[in-house]
Amino acid sequence: MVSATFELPVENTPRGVRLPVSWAFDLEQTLECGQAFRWERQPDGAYTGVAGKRFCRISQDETSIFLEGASPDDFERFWRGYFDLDRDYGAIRSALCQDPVMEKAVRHAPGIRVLRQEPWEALCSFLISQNNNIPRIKGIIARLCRGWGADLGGVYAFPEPETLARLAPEDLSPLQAGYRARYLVGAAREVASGAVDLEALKTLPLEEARASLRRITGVGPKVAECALLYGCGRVECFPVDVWIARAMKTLFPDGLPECAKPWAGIAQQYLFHYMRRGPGKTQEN
DNA sequence: CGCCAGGCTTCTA
DNA sequence: TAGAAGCATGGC
Repeated sequence: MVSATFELPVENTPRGVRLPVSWAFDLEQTLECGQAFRWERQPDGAYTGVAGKRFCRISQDETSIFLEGASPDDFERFWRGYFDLDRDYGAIRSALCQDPVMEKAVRHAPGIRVLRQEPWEALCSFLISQNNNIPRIKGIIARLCRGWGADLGGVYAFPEPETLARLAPEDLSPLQAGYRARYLVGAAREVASGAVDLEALKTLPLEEARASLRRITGVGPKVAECALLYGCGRVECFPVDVWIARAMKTLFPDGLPECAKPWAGIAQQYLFHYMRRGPGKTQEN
């Protein structure tokens, strides 16, 4: 087993925090690979968005990634974890590339990182994602934040579970989320009441964590796996959607290679991108 | 217009 | 217990 942690050097400046990018980290690949839905590409190529109740503008050039407006405190308390910067993606990529098919997928977007999002936002995002397309998922989430999230000064936090728990599903009709609205309210009530402890899912044995999430109506195997992977840092979780099902049938009929299993969720992200945007695919979304 | 979308619940045999 | 229908809505 490869060691997959290391110390990332960062440079604090008065205007924000700068990260060297000799390590695998491509902003566009990471923020537009379908794992997070609140980052918007600006005309100059930078990304703006809100995570963890913090607004940030992030840009990348040849040598660095710059988190504009992030204080050293913000960085240490949130962004370092959000971008999973203490995980050695170089080592993980090397491990994945022991399999020639995985190598092809990795090579296609080697700068993807799996974000460590907040569990509640990840759970809601992927409840909304079911039988849905990415542009519409983004729209629904934007309306959800604008309508029920805290005003951070023209941008909006993701709504608290307590806020949504007080609503009736019909109150969410402006979301145009369809049948998913009642899933959101139901999930909010389970979380707000303490029946589902999202923080505990980070350390609970996986099967117990899955079972806990699936108490929530609308959470099946795929959404549970997404909440655990993207929201709880459980990188061994492996969400299977239509694209990954296709990938498994065509690329790995005998199952995922052993070298990918400790980081199945990260492998999954490379495969998801590869299947959607890979060779032979036309542009979509 | 018809098919599909980072699926799940519910109904049916 | 497996398989199919129904689901809200809109992107393409």
